[in-house]
Amino acid sequence: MFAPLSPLEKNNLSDLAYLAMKNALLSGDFKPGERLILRDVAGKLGISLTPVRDAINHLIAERVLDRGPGGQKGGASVPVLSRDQIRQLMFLRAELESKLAYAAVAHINDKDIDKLELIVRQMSRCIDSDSKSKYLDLHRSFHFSLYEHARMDVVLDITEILWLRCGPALNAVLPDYVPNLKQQDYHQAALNFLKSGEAARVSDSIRLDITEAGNYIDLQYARSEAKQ
Amino acid sequence: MFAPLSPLEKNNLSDLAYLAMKNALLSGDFKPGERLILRDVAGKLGISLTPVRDAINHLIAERVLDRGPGGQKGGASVPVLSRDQIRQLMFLRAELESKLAYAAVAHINDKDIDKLELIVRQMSRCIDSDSKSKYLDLHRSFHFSLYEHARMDVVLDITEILWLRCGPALNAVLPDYVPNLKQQDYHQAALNFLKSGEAARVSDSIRLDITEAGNYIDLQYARSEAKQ
DNA sequence: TAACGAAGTTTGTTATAACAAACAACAAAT
DNA sequence: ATTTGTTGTTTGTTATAACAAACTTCGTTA
Repeated sequence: MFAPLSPLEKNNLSDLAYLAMKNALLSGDFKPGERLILRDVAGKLGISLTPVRDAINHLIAERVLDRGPGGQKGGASVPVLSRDQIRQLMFLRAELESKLAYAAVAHINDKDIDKLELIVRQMSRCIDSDSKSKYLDLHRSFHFSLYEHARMDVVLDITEILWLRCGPALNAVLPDYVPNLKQQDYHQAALNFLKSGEAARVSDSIRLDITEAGNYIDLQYARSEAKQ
Repeated sequence: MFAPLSPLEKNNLSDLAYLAMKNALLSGDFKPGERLILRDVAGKLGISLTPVRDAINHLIAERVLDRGPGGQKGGASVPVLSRDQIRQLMFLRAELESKLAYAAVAHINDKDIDKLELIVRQMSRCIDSDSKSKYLDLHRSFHFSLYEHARMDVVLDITEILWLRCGPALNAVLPDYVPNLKQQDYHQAALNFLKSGEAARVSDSIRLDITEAGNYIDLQYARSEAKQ
């Protein structure tokens, strides 16, 4: 369902394993702090250690996964992000994605805008029917369907990795945040400005969408810190 | 107690191979477009395929290396960056590093500033004596010695990868650019503002340093495009 | 001469086995 | 009872061999 870029058909198991784990991460199947055992994953996927090891190393290189606890045996785990790390990731997202949004305006056409409008409508429906998992999918789809048109492959690439890194942490908190969006929907705003070609305002809407979510998460962190 | 502190020695061959190739890349031992053969590298390093494959995959994941030509057999190669890709990389560098510089001002102390001043003096000496390779080393050292103090591990991490990605392309053009710096030294400027604690101006100096270099490279690209 | 195709070679991929480091469990000793 | 040592298990790492896809070479044919 979500395939922003599929230039090459991945017929090798390493890439397939990578994609499988990537999806699992974005869907929240892995919890922060969880440890990943090579032979477990290999068994579940029905393949040998080698491609699984490749996939995990790939994710470690992208900083999507951590290397095991410390100087210990090694192994990989889903990172537990600090409050400050989340702040940095959200700052980066705000900078890059506002730029992507701005650049996209110059190249997007009416048909693509229609597609985005459809997504926004579906998102709104998801909020009403409270199907949060589906909402997250659509949310991701909206952002990248927009950024696609920016023609900035390097920035887009890094943005995808930032989403991956935020994924587990976001999925833990964001569902509670979604209802808030009913009142102030920055996606709808971005869409409107997109129609009138106001690049700067599209860019600002996207930036706000991200910084607001960032503030919400930061607040959650502040609360859980205060508890202890 | 013989070795009171032995931080983290990478005793696995994969990491060693990775470091070796990283250094080779930063030293310009690999030329853009060059293809890398697993068995060749493995033979040169005297190890088996597996850790070499790990190292190359690591670099591919960081986008420091490319996957082979296309849908072909696979394999890795040193990327030939397009003009637009360089532009994007330099844009990213400007955004992230200006932020790092700004944040560093709040935490840096006089002793660290002295260290930076020494580096700047050495850089100036290198320009006079025309030792360009040494200059590039010091240049890198200056930037990261400053960014270190920003306490933004996530941003710093990505910045390092950006430098790696630019590396081969920069090393090809930048030596000719260095003499220009005699007239307008943004490093010296950053240092001066650092002493007076003017964070915004330190940040701007760093940004200018990067955008100016970016403009110079872009011009080189424009020229070589015009030639054909 | 150009083009086609078959055999041989190169090269990345995958599975597997041997290995070593780390952890866990338990027994022995002070 | 706490510590220490030993043994067994778990788990990532590395080398190796079998494999498949793609590239090369070269000879044959039109």
